[in-house]
Amino acid sequence: MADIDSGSGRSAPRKRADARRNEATLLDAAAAAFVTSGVDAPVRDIAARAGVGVGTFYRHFPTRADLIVAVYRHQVEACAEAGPTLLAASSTPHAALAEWINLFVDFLVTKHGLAEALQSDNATFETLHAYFLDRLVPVCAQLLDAAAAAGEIRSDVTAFELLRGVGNLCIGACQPRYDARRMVELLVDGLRRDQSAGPR
Amino acid sequence: MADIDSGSGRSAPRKRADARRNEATLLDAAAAAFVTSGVDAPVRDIAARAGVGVGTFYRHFPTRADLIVAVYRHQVEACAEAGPTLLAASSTPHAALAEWINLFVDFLVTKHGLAEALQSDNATFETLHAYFLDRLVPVCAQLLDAAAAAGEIRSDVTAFELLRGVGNLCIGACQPRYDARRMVELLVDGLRRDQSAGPR
DNA sequence: AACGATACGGAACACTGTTCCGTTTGCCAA
DNA sequence: TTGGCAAACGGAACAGTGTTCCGTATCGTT
Repeated sequence: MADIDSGSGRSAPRKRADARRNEATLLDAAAAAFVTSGVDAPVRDIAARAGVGVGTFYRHFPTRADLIVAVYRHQVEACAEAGPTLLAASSTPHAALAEWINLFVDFLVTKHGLAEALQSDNATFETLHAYFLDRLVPVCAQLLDAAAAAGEIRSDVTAFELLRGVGNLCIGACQPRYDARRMVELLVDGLRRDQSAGPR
Repeated sequence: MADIDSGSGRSAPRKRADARRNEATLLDAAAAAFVTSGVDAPVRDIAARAGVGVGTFYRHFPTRADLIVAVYRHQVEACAEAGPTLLAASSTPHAALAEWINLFVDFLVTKHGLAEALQSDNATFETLHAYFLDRLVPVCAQLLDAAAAAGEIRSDVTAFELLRGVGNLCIGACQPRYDARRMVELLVDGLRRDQSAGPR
């Protein structure tokens, strides 16, 4: 997202203010609905959450794939921006990291839904995947570095490894008897330097 | 199917004749519908094809998984029985093999649908998979042997390999720009001993 | 302030799964 | 052969979806 038409381009004549506002609201509503109901969340639910009519929904996102792609990008952006914010606001870097990873897991729900919705269009999917890595790895690295510098966690884990590991843990989430979120918590806890043992 | 309840078991009190007939008809109708519309074919369509009401449909197959599993077994059985029949009826063993493989591809559509429909219940899926191999490998071997004995095809390909190969070719069938059926044809054609070259 | 383009809202339609119950039919016992 | 009843049938009716359409409201400009 970031700057879809902030004014300079002339092919798109700039949308009306209320339209832009509604699009953003719908994106948030959809993201929330995806987490609770999956990517097949009913159109009416999403529209209702956003407080708009279904007509408005369809004007902004003619197909389900459009919606999912948009939410995906929106989520990547939100996730990326949340990194520094959390770091500044949290009591410790590790706490910030844990919270951030939590956002990341939400995001993965969308990502997996996207993969299904786009079985045909692999090119689009690959593009988005690359975008997501480019944008998120540095943010994760920043959090990781901060926590390492504070001596809270071991320092031999790369951002890419961590994101990858979390991503893999979330495969098949929502399956009965497998709580991906809990597994991720364990992983993140495992990053800590053992507090009970002495320094070595 | 073959002998679901031919009388001896006492736990199931034997179904009425019309019920058994309708079940078989529904199974055929569903198989046909799966090929043209996928495993999400509407209940009404299937019931209409079979010439029964939707109520009857639901009595026999309360859930979609029930239907798919039943069709799956039905298909395995039909496929297995078709082997010897085709061999007897066709002009050459290779022609019989080609036709049989064609049936097998139809069957794979169901199989893949089944995998999706049963994401949760892996045990059931594994059981069916094993059943399908046990039943179909010998039939395929019989066709293969006949064609090899007639000197029509090379003889260093096992039934398991062939079924596996065809199965893999059919992954992602129905994708745009990928005609799995055509690929399978090529594979089966490739089995032939090269007719233009001399013996060696 | 007036006006035209843009966007909104939600009723209405189409299609699906699912249930329910009055009616029909096969089967067995008399 | 016939009577009866449990089993099975059929399809109307309901509920939840996606999608379209157009009268109405709002924005941005003149």
